[in-house]
Amino acid sequence: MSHTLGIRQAQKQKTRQALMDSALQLLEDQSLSSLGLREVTRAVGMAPAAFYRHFAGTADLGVALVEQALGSLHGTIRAAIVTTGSSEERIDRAVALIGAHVRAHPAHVRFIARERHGGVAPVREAIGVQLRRFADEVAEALGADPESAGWTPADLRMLAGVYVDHMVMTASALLEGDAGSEESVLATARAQLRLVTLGRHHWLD
Amino acid sequence: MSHTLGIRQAQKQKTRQALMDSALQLLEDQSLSSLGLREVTRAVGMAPAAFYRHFAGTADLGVALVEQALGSLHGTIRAAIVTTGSSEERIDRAVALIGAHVRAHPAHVRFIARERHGGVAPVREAIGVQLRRFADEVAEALGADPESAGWTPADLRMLAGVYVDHMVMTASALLEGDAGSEESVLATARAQLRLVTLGRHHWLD
DNA sequence: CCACTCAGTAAACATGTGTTCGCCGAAGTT
DNA sequence: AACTTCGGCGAACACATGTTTACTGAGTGG
Repeated sequence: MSHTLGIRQAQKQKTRQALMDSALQLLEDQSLSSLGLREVTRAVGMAPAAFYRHFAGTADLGVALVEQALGSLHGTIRAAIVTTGSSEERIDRAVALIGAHVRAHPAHVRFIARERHGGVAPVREAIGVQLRRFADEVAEALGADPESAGWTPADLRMLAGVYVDHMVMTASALLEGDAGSEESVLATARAQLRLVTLGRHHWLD
Repeated sequence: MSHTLGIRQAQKQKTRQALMDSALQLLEDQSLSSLGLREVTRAVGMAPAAFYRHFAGTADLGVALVEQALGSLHGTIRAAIVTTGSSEERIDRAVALIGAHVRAHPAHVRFIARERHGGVAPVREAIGVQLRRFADEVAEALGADPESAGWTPADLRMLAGVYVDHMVMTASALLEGDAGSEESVLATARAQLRLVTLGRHHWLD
C-alpha cells in the first residue's frame, strides 16, 4: 500500500485539508448553503480561483466534510455495541463514548446536525447514506446478541434506528447546552436508553 | 376582543403574511441563513426597502415563521395525548396525526426540521423554546395518566422528551422519503412507540 | 375638510459574490 | 537537460446583496 506520494500530491492534500478545516470553522455559525467560496479561500489565505483545483463548489466541499466527519466513525460504533457486560454497563459505555466524541470533535458534530436536514441536497443525501449504514451495522450487531433471538430483521432494524437517532439527538443536545449541563444531558440519555432496553426485554411478550 | 382593525392594518398584515408565505416557499430548498431579503421581496413583488416595514431582517422573519409553524400546534398536541383507549389505539391516533399534519403543512415541517439546528441563533432558540414547551405539556399530560403513578417528575420529563423527539424525527423522515414510503415510515414509527410503551410499563420494576 | 400617519417606492451606496481567463514557476518525467 | 504537468495567482466579468435616503399617496381621525 502506502506509496510515499510525491511532494506535489502531499501539498495538494494539505491545502485541501486546510480548506476543509477553515470551512468547518466558518460553519460553526452559518449553514453550508450560505457559505461562500471566497469566504473559505480568504480564511485559508489563497486566491478564490484556486478553490476549483480541489472542489467543484461548496456543495462538493460539504460532501467531503461528511466523509471526514462520519466515515471514520464506523469502527468506533461497532466497538461501542460490543455485547459484553450488563445492560447498565453497556449503556454507560455508549453514552460516555458519545460525550467524549462530542468533546473531541464539536465542529464535526455541529456540522452533521446542521446539514442533516440542511438546504444542500447532495450533502443531506451523503449524511443520510452514512446514518443508514450506521443503522445497518448496529442492526447486524444486535442480531448477533443472544438477547435478540426471535426478533425479525425488520424489528431489529427498527431498534437500530432508535439507537442511531438517539445517538444523533444526544450529540446535538450536548452542543446546545452550556458546558455545565453536560452531565444532566448524559444522565437523561442514559435513562432513555434504559427505557428502550426495558422495552427490548419485553418485546416478544 | 377582535376590533375590526382598520383597512390599513389589515393590508399590512396581509402583505406581512405574503412575505412569510413567499419566504417559506423559498426555504423549501435552502436554509434561512442564505435567504436574501431581496429574494423575498422579489417573490412578493415589492420593493426591497418595504421589507423593513415588517421585519428587522431575515432572522426576524424566521422567528415569526417559527411562531406560525409551532404556535398553533399546542392544542393539537394536548388533544393527541388524551389518555382514552388502549395503548395501541393511542399510538395509532398519534402517528396518524403526525402523518396528517405533515401532509397538510409540509413546508412548515421542513422549515422547523431544517432550522432546529440551523445557522441562525435566534431562530434556533425560538424553536428550542417551543419544543421544550411541548415536552412540558406532554409531561404534564403523562402525569395525569394513572399509569404514571410512582414516576418521578424528572422521569416523566425524560419520557416526554422521547415522545417529542420521536415526533420531530418521524415528521422529518416523512419529508425525506418519496410519497410511496409514507406508510412504511409510519409503521416504523408505530413500532418504536410500542417499544417505548413496553419500557414504560416495566419502568418501576 | 384638513393635517397627519405610514406602507410602499425608486434610486443610489458600497460591498460581496461565483466563475473564467491567461500566466507563472516549482515538481515530475523522460 | 529538455519537456510536461498542474497548483496557485491576479485581474476582470456581470451581477446580487443589505441598507439608507427622500418621496408619494391612500387611510385615518379630529
